[in-house]
Amino acid sequence: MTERAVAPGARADMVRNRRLLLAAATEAFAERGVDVSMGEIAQRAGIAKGTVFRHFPSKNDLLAAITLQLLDGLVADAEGSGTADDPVTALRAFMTRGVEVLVADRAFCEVIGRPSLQHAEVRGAIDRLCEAVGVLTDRAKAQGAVRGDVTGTDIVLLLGGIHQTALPLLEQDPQAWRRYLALAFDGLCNTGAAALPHPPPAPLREHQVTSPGA
Amino acid sequence: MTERAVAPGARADMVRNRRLLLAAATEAFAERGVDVSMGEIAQRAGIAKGTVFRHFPSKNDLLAAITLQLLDGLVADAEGSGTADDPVTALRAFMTRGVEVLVADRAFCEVIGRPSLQHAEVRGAIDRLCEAVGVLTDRAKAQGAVRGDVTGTDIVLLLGGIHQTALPLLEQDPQAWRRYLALAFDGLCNTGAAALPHPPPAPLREHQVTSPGA
Amino acid sequence: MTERAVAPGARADMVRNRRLLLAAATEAFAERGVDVSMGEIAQRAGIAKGTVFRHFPSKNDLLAAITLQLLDGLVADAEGSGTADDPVTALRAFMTRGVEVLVADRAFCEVIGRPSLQHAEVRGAIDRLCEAVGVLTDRAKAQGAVRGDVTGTDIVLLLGGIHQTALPLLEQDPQAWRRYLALAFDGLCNTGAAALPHPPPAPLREHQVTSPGA
Amino acid sequence: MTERAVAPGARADMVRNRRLLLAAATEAFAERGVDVSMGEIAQRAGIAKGTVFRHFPSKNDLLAAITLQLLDGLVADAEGSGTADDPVTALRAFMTRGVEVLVADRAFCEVIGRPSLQHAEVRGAIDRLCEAVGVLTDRAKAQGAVRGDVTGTDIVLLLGGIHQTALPLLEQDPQAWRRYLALAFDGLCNTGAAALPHPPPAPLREHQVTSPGA
DNA sequence: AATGAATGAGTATTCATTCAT
DNA sequence: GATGAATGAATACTCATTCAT
Repeated sequence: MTERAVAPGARADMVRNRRLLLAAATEAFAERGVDVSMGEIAQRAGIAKGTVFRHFPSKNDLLAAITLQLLDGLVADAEGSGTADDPVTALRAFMTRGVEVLVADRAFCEVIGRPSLQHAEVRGAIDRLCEAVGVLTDRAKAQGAVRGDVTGTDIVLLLGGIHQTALPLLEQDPQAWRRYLALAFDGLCNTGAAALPHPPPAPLREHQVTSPGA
Repeated sequence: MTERAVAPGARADMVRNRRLLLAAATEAFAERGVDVSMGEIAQRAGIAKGTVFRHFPSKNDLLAAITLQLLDGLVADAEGSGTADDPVTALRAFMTRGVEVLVADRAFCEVIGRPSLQHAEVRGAIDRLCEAVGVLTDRAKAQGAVRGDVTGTDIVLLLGGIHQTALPLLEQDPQAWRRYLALAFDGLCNTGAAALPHPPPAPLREHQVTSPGA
Repeated sequence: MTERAVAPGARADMVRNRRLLLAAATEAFAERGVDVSMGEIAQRAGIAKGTVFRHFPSKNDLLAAITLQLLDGLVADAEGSGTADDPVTALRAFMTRGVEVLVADRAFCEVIGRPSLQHAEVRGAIDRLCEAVGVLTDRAKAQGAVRGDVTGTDIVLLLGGIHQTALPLLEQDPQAWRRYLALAFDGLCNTGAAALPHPPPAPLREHQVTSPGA
Repeated sequence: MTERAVAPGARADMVRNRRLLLAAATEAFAERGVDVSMGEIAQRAGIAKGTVFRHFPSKNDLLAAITLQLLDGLVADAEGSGTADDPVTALRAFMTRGVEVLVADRAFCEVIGRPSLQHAEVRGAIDRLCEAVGVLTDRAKAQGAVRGDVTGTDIVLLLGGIHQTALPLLEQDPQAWRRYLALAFDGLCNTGAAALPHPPPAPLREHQVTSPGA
């Protein structure tokens, strides 16, 4: 109510610009990675360079906002999948959606891979994602359909790995990731295999020397 | 023999410079990725910037040369492993070595992931690698230890994927890739799983719209 | 009275805003010099940037207004000092007050030193100041306590010079200007010295090629 | 010999460019202060922007180099003046030369006044200057021609003050500083005046809270 | 063949000022 | 009249690449 009554003009334009900006940035970063210049993003959005910096005071802030968008979407997906009937189907559906998102976004992996680009917010969102996925995973494990020694963090990390596996094929076969998702999933479901030779990952943090405990 | 055939004076210097340059560039790219500047590489090599450009007319050429080096090393590994006794052990050993190499080299994945950075030569080397690994794979498949629907190209692509999976953990747990290698390997060995839902990749090519069929 | 004559609603707000703005700008310019941004001044004043520009159409106008404020204060000081008993004491007191003001205000000297920043109004105020100080000076000269060949303009200029002398010491010794004020004053009182080798300054004007004569 | 024999070409061009650059920068900074852009300096010098940064990796470095040039010149002047017969004449000559240099250079005072612009080298040169001038001053004091409570640092600071005093007159009367130099000098020579009310300055340092000792 | 100086397009970011609401 | 979003020119600095010596 307050918002609809007050300042429908300037506010509306700003919201529109912000939307244009986020759309342009999302697209540009997705297509060409974190190295697109702020200038080009402004051009794509059809707004002035200064306006970009008014909305996001630094390039990292813009990157963080877009990365957060994606991560939050995935968190919602993971939490939404939780209510589905079959845990294994739910997990598979989430992973499918997750890789789909990554495949469409070059910058995402770059941000995830470079701690220097990360905001605390981004790391927080990653933690939330790992937790939400952990719930999904635990349910599938409880059913005995997924090996017992994988964690939510493993699954989240695998999304990036699956994407990377198919990346060199992206142009010649944009759906190739489905092959590697299936392969990875078969690894997860290989309940007869020996225990994994390396301990599960601690929560993803920027600088953490050793993961205590066995 | 090759070296003794040409003038020993100036040529010897050039060969030495090339060696210094390649060593410095390999190290620099490995540590900090494709964004290291040519200037820093020249400095690390102890030669002048102009000399770098005499040996490699562009940064991409230098990157290609180094990538080739790595790829050729992997080809040799793959071919060498071929003579080992147990095919599955040989395959696993090759993959271990392969991921090890990637983990130690930030630039490698960046180059593989960006078609714009690739030379025809690089793609050639990738093809050779895929073939050599194909031999390894076929032998393991023949033994029934590895599922029948994976190819050498799959294996090569998986190396990058496994590396990427562990990348966000690199600082806090540099050996984490071993976990994901094991997981991927268990997927490969899951001979009871359903057939993969997507056809095997065609040879890796830069711009190839779609491989019809299937 | 002046304020009550006009519409009390919107106008009152404007007057209040102007007061806030001038206070904030005075403080900001004093602390950090002419390079503070209009944005920061608006923030400090708690008003919008657009409002700042409504009151002062350019940064130079704002600077001029503030400089005027200061100059008018000094004029009042000079005129007030005129009624004190001892002319020499009065002159010294005025100079002390003048340097004190400058020391507390980084922007003031910057404006005085850059003709490009000056408005006609500012120059007018400077002229008035020089005149008022001229009266003080003449009285001291009449007493024979101050050498006969200095003018009010000389005194005004000396304020800036004394400030500048102590400026490099500002952090380590904020009162150092007192030393140089005393030294300068001793020069003024050195009635036994030879006549100054250069004629007294004409009124300060922005672009005035040369004053012929001498 | 070594220099004349080796590389007379490239070196010569570089030296020429450096000379052009320093000349352009000196002139530009002198005329318009520290706010001239590196781009304009490059243009004035007739060289590319990148070349400016090759010679001086940052604007502060360039400013420091130019400031050092000036300071070293003054140190040489001060030391050269030491051999003149009459100490008072020598001191006056040095001060005349000093103010002359400052009058011709707007940036100099800005650099001296803003510790943030100063390199350690610059502060070192200032110290050397104060020392050299201290020798001159002591000789004049020994003769009884200059009051006993002024130091070399005082004299150096006065140069900036005298310049600032005359600065508003610069356009209409470029020689006005001679008037204020004479006035200041008469203050220095006023051996009959009371002792200065504030202790002499400690060596000029960036952050130094109190000057110990009485 | 080696050098390293010169080039100039490109980058993120700031800021006075304008203008739609 | 107040707001604050949009603008776009400007700034310091970087870097792959070229070229004179």
